[in-house]
Amino acid sequence: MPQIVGLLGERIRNLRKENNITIEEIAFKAEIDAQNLRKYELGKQEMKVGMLKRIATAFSITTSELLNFDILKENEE
Amino acid sequence: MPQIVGLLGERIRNLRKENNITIEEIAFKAEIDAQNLRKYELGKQEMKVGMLKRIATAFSITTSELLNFDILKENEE
DNA sequence: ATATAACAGGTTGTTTATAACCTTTTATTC
DNA sequence: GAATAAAAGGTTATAAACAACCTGTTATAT
Repeated sequence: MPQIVGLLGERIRNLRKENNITIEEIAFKAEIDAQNLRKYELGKQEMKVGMLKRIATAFSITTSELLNFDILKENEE
Repeated sequence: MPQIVGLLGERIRNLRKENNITIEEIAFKAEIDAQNLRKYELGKQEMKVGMLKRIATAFSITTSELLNFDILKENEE
């Protein structure tokens, strides 16, 4: 599982906690399955970009902002 | 196919043209299949976020920058 | 201590991404 | 016009995303 999957999961969970909402609630807003959203947060399932967009929209942010944790690494392995 | 797939495809193609490289070349750098990259550019296949990261890295940018075309829409249908 | 809410772990059928193959078409170079 | 490069269109076996189901665990409220 690519590293970015876990980092994105943490980002989504942090956003959710900051907004004081449950997995069920944000999954409903994003019109996605709550069980899958849980797996995304835990880094246990990789999502497609369509899902990325829906989750970002549910948080009222862009996909770019949702991925703002991403950085360029020197000397990529 | 979600709208963002087509927009992302255009973004990738524009980046590639700006850098004056072929589909084969950037696919090699990203360590992905050239045929699949072509489909992404044409908006004919939806990619996972792991692929997004690899493509962004191949262009020496972050995934956030790769998705900077994304905007928040008012009154989402 | 009990009940409920929220979260976590696991599974399954269907659809689709991925790696990889091939042929055809278009663009570029000479 | 011919040869080559680049792009486009199509296909397939395998793995995994997705929707959805279920049971178990932890946190919270009373």
